[in-house]
This record gives sequence, structure tokens and C-alpha cells, in this order.
Amino acid sequence: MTANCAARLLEHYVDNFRRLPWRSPPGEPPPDPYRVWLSEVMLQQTTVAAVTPRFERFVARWPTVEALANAPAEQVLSEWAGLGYYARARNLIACAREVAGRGGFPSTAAELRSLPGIGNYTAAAVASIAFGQDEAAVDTNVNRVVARLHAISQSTRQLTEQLVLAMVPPGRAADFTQAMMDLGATICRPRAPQCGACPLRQDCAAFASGTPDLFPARKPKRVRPKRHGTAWWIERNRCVWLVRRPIKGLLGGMAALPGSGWSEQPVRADVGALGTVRHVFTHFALSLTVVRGTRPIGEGWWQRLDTLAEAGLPTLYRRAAQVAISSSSDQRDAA
DNA sequence: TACGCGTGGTA
DNA sequence: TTACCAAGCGT
Repeated sequence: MTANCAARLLEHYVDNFRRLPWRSPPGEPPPDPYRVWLSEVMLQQTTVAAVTPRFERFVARWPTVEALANAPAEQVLSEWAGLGYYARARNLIACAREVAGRGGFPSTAAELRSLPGIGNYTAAAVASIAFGQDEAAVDTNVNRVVARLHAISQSTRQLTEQLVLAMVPPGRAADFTQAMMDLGATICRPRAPQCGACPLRQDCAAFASGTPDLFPARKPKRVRPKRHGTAWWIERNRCVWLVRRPIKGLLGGMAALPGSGWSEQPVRADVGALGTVRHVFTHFALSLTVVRGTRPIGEGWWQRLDTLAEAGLPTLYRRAAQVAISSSSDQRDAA
């Protein structure tokens, strides 16, 4: 059953091949391991649409892992700004330096797994796609496809990897890995799966059940608390005062506006506030009030307003800056 | 094992 | 508007 299953999946993949900047078409030599690794890290919890233009910029700026390894960390973090999950960028730098130091990427999943920012999934993806190793790359797409194929409500990583490995056609792991993810992304979707177009439906226990979308079982959602804080907009001579956040924790190592901590209590209404930004993080929602300040706070630097876009502000602070700038221009217009 | 960790698109 | 969700990893 599994052999025929994989063969139909590969045929479907070849017929519906999606050309992406980090992919080689079926039958052609594999992409540069650097490009595979970089794309896989960028794609962690991030959509293809969001990654594509950022990947192109990134490889144009640093075409090789050696180039990336020699880049200053602040420049890499700045290039990552807006992509989110900034620990990925910090681990990317550490990984690039380790790989460059050892003269290239290792080719086995076990060795890749030991590098910073490379977990089970990414190790198997790089090993299979870049090095042709028969490894089981289980991401959320593959997990869903397998859960439905076998009508398993709650699987374990170990069991899923075992089931996938049994499906991998020897020597075809590169295409197979991508075929499974494409299937999950386009047909075996979380909601409203397109079973009528699925090459695996004749083998699919969830399809047979009549309610394929119930697999795998959803996790109960957690309530998202609200937090409040203040950021200071300190402007002088067409420059604004920026700081760098502590390397650990939320937005770690990123450029930022100086500000207060974030608490459960709303900030008291500030008459002079330039505006408020509401921003939703994974585990809480933040209401950030932007207030004009007069003198620099803490260690930082003056960033020219006409180069603010290149400062590498994460989205929260990019939006806070927009609020401050548009508020200032409104005041000028009113005067 | 469960939580901390960003952001933007979609229904 | 709200809720869900996206090629996960580190601790």
C-alpha cells in the first residue's frame, strides 16, 4: 500500500511542480545546501508568500554561508526584521559561523541536528533535499497528511516519523519530502481539504470516515492576555533615538524605541501621547502608547529619519514610528 | 511536555 | 472583530 501511495504522490508532485527560488525541478541536481538550509529556517512558521522576497534579498546580500558567517550580527538581524521569531536569526548566525568554520554543511541528519536552530524537521529536510538522504521530514503539513492517511487523532512525533520513513521511496527522498509538504499545503489543508483532487484518497482512512477535517484533533486554544506599555519618541535634528533590546527574550537583539516594561495595567491617559499601536504577539496582545521624549535614554544611537527604514526595526516598532511620524506631520499641518 | 517566541493572511 | 493558522526550535 505505502509503495503505491508514494508513487502516486510523486507523480502528482511532478505534474504540479511549484517553482520556488530555493527548489530544483524534479530530476535536476539538488540546490546548494546553503539555500536549502536558509529557506527551511525562514519557512519555520512562516508562509511561502512572506519568505520569497526576503529569501531573494538575503541570498543577494550574502550568497554563501561563508559570506553570512563573516557578516556583523546587527546587519543580519536588521535584514531579518519583520520576519518574526528572531531567535531564528540569532541561531542562523551561530550556525553559519560553525558551518563555515568546519568547511561546509554536514550531509547527515544527525550531524545537521546538532547545529544551532536545526531541529528534527529541518535536519531531515536539508539531509533529504540537499543531500538525497532517505530521511523523514515531519512538519505540520506532513503530520496532518499522515494523521489523515491513518485516521490518527493524536500522534506522536516518533510514530509519525516512523510511518513517513516507511513511505520514502529509496533515493527519491528529496522530491518525496517536498511532495508531502505541497500536498499538505494545497490539498490536504487544515480546513476544507480538497479530497477530490488528492492522489492518496483511495488509501486515506480519514477520507473514508467522511470527516477528514477532524484529523488531527485540534489543540484547545489558550486565552491571550492583554499588556500595556509606553515607548518614547525622542527626536532631534531629524534623527530619532534608538536602542537595542537585550539579546534574550522577546524581540531579542533587535533595534527598538526606548520604553517602559509591559504590564497588565493600562498606562494612564497621557495628554501628550502621539498615538497608540495595538500589536498581537503569539502569547499576548500589546497596546503600546507612543509618547514624545526630550533626552536620550540608555545606550543607543541617533538614527536619521530618512534612513529609518534601514534601521531594522521589528514590526511593532516600525508601526510605532509610523504613528509618531504621522502624528508629528499632522501637528505641523494644523499649525 | 508545555510554553515562549512574530507576523500577516484568510474566513 | 475574532480566531485560526504557517516548511519549528530551544528550554
